[in-house]
Amino acid sequence: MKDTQHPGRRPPANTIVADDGDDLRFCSTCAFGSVCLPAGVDKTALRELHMLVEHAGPYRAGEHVFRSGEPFAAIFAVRGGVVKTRQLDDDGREQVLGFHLPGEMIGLNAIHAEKYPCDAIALDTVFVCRFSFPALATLATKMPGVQQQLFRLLSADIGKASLLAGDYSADERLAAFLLLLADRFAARGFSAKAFRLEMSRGDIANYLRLAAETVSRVLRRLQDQKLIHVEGRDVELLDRASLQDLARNILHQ
Amino acid sequence: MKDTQHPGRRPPANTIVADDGDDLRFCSTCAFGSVCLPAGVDKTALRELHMLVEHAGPYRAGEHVFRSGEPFAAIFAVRGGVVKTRQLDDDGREQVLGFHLPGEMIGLNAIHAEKYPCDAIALDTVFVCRFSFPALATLATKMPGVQQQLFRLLSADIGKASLLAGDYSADERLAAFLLLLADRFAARGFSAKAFRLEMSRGDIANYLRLAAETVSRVLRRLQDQKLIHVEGRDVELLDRASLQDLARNILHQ
DNA sequence: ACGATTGCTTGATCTGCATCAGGGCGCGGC
DNA sequence: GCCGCGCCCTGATGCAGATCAAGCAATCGT
Repeated sequence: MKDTQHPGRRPPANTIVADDGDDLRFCSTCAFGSVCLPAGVDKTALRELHMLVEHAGPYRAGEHVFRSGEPFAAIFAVRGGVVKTRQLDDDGREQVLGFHLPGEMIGLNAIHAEKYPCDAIALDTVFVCRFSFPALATLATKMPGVQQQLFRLLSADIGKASLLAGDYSADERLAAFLLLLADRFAARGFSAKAFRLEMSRGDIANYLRLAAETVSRVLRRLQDQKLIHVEGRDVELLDRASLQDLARNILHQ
Repeated sequence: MKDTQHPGRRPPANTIVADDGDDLRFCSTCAFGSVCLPAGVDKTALRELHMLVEHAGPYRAGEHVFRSGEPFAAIFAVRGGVVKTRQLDDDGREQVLGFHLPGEMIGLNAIHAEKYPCDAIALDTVFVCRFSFPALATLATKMPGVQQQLFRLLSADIGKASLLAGDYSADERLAAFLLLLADRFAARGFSAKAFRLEMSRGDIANYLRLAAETVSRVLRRLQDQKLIHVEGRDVELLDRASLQDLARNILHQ
C-alpha cells in the first residue's frame, strides 16, 4: 500500500479526488462549472454538456490516459489523482511536460496537429472526464461562455509552458515548483502547506531539467534551512516567505 | 516588394513583408485566409471580418506593439518585419519568449489574464494587423472555421513554448533554432537557405538560455564545420542534413 | 524467505557554459 | 574629422550542476 504518514495521513487506497457531481451538478473542480453555473445555464444546456462528457477510469499508476500519436478526439479533465504528460524522443529519452492535478485539463496541445503530441500517464489512481472535442466545439458556438473558457484554458497553457524556461538555479526551480504545486492544491481545496508528491524524484528532475541527484540534494538543503520538511514523497512547507523569496524571479512579481 | 538575396545587400529601408491584400483579398500570409477562402466565405462575412481588422504600423525598431500589463483587447498578426516578445522580471532582467515573423500571431497568451503578459517589440520596421478579440470571438461563434482556426493557433503555441525546454547543448539549441527559423521563412515564401537574423546575438542567447558569447562561439564552430555561413546577421545554411542531425533530439522524430 | 528491482540518497570527480576581461568594427552625433 | 556607444568576437578562469559510483530501504515476484 502506499500512504502511511504524516503530513496528512489519508485513508488508505485512496487518491486525491474531488467530489464527483451527479446528473445535475458538475464536479466541484470542473473547469466548466464556473462557466455554466453563473451563466444560469438551463437544464437543457446542462444536459447537452453532460451528453458529451464521459467519466473514465480508474487508471492505475503507469497506465496511459492517451498516447503520443493517437488521433485527437477529446480533451480530458483530471477528476482524481495526478497525471504526468511527457514526450519521448527517438532515442527513447523522456521529456516531462507537466503534472496535472484534479480540476486541470489535458490534451489541449493536441488540437493543432489533430493528434496527441505526448503521453498522458497516471501517477497514481486516476479518474478523468472525457470531453469529445468536436461536440465541445459545437457547443461553444452556441454558448459563448464555453468558447471563452476554452480560449482561456488554451491561453493559460501557453504561459505555463514558458515558466520552466529561463536559466534559473536548481534552488530557484525547486522553490518555484513547490510553491506552484501548493497553490494548485489550494485552488482545488487541498492543503497548500502539506501535500504528497505523487511523482518520483526522477520525474521532478526531468521536468525541471535537473539531475535526480540534484533534486535530492536541493530538497535536503531546503530542509536543512528549515524551509520545508520532506519525508519520502510527503512535503510540508515551513517557511513560505523564504521560498517565495527564492522563487521570485521565476514567479516574477 | 520582397527581395531575394543572398545574405546581405538588401535595398535599404526595407523589411521582410508579404503582400498586403486589399478590400477583397486577404494578405497572402494571413492566418485566417486559409479558413475563409476555402470556406467560400461570402462578401458579407469577408466585410464583417475586415470590419474587425485594422492595419497598423509602421513601427520602427525598438517600438512596442503592445506592452506588458496593458489590458487585452486584440491579437495581432505580423504583416511585415520581425517582432520580439519578452518579459521583464522585477529586477529588470529580460526573458525573450519568441521571435515572430510575417504571418504569425502574437498576443494569444494574453487571453487568460485579460492583459498582455509580455512586451512585443519591433526588431526592424514592422507592420501588423490588429484583430479586436471580442469581435473575433463573436465572429467565431458564427463561423466554426474561424473558431477552429483560433483553437489551432492557441494549441500550436502551447507546443512551441515547450520546444526551448529540455536540457540541450548549445550546439543542439542553435542548430534547432536556425532550422526552425528556416522552415518558418519557407512557410511564408521566403528563402529557407539564406536569411537575415533581425535579432541581436544577445536576444538569440537570451531566447536559447545561453550567454551571448556562447552564441558567438557556436556560430563560428558551425561555420568552421561548414554547416553554415555567417556574415554579421546574415546566415546561409550549407549543410541542412548535418544541422538536422545535430538538432534531432529537439525537433524530435 | 529469497534475491532482484526500483527509488532515494550521498560523496567524488568532471565539464560545458557562464563570467570576466579585453579588443575591434561600424555608425550616429557633434 | 573625432568620439562614444552598441554590437560582436576571442581568450582565460571559475563554478553549478552533470555524471559516476556506491550503499540503503522498500517493494515485488517466485
